[in-house]
Amino acid sequence: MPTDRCHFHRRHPAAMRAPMAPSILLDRLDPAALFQLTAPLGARRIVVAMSGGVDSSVVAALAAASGAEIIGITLQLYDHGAASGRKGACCAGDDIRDARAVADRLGIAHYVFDHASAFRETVIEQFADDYLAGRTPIPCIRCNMGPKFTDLLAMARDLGADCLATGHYVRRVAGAAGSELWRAADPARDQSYFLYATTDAQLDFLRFPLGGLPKAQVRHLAEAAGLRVAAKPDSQDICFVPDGDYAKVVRSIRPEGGAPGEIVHAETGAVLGEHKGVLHYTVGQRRGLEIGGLAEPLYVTALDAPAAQVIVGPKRLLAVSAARLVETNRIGPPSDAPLTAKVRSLAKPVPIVLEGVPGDAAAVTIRFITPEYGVATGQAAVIYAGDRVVGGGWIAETESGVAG
RNA sequence: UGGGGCGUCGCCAAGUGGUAAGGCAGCGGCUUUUGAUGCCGCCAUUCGCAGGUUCGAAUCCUGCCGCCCCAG
Repeated sequence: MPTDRCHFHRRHPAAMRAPMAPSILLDRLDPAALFQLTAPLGARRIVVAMSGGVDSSVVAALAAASGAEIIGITLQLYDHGAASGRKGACCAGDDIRDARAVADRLGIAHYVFDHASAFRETVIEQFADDYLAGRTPIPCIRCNMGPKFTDLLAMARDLGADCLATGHYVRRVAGAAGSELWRAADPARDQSYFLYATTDAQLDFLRFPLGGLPKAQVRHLAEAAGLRVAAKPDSQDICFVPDGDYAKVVRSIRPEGGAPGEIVHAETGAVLGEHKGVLHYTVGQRRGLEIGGLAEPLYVTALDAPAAQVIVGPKRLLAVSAARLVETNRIGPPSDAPLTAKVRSLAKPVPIVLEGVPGDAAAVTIRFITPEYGVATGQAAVIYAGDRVVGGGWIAETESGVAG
C-alpha cells in the first residue's frame, strides 16, 4: 500500500440494488478471453482502475458481467475546485462521483483513495521541473508509471486480486517468452505510447480488455449497460490542468520559474524579440512567438533554460537525425525485426536504427532513417517492432541534421 | 527649407485609371488522453491627410504632414 492516507468508501455489493440484466452486447464477448484469466471466473477477483470515464467504466461493466468478484478503485489524484466541473478531466470531483455511480449501477465494490499528495510529488512537481529545465514533459506516462501501475497495482495485489484491469487501448499478448505489449487494434485509439514504461512484472498482472475493441463499440457497450458516462467526452489535455493553461500550474508549483528572456535566431544569433518565459514553449512550436514580417514561419528549435533563451529558426532547422534516450525500459524479448519509433503521442511510427540495448534504465540512441521534425527533450520515444512495443525512454538529447 | 525618393492591415509587401494579391504575426475552429505540428476559416469599404481631374483613382494633378537619401 502506498504511503498515502487512504479514505475508504466501501460499497457492499449486497447492499446495492440488484445488478442490471446481462446485456446481449456484453454476452457476446468472452470474459475469460477479455481478462485473460483461466476459468472458473467465479473464483477470480478483478480490480478495475476506474477513472470515471467511459472506457474504464465499460471495463468495469465487462468485468461485472464476467462472474468474477469485482472491486473498482478510483484514485483521487488532485483536488482543485476548478477541476470538478470540467469536461475531459479525470480522477477528481465529478469524475469520482461518476465512477461511484457506475459502480453502484453495476453492483460492484468501489474504493476511493486519496492519492493527491503522492500524485503531486511524482507527477505534478516533476512536470513543473521539466518545464523549468526547458524540457517538454509528458505527465501521463509518469502517472502510469507511478500512481497507476505501481501504487494502484500494489493495492490490487494487497486486495488479493488476480489482476488489475484498466481502460487503456492497448493489447496484452501472450508471447513465447512471456507477456508482450501490443498496439491497440483500433489504431486511432492506440495508447501504447503512454505505456512503454510498463515493466514485465507489471504487465504480467495487468489486463487491458478494450485493446481489441474499436472505440465506437465501447460507447455502445456503455449505452447498453445503461452507464451514465456513455456520452461523456473523451478525456484530453492534461488532467490536472484546469483550463489548458498549464503555465499557470507550473508557476503555482514553482513560482521562481518563468522568467522572460530573449528570442534568438538559431543561425544569425540576432535577438528577434522577447518571450514570456521558457516554460511557454516547446521545440517544434510555431505559434505564440509573435514575430512577424518574415517570408517563412519561425519555429522553436531549442530552449536554453539557463540563459532563459528561446532559440528559433526556419523549419529545416528542426530536422533531427538521432535522439539519445535515457532511463529506458524494455518489454518482452528484444527484436531483430525492423524497428520504428514514435517521438510524440500523435506521430506515426517512423523507421529507426537502434544503437544499444534498451532496458534496465540504460541509455540508447535511435537514429532516424529520414529526418524527424519537432523532437523535444522530455518527451518519450517509444520503440516498436511492428505492432509490438519493444521499449522506450525519455528523449534527453537530439542530434540535428538531415542525414540519416 | 536646394535636389531626389518614399508613405498600402501589427510587420514585410504586390498593385501605376476600373473598383485593395500574397507572406509573416494574430484570432477562431477541426484534429488530439502530453506539449506541438498540420489543416480549415477570419483578418484594410480602404491605400499619410485635404482638395481636384475623371463615368470611375491606392494609382493622374495641387497643397499640407511625416520619414529617408544626396547636397550644403
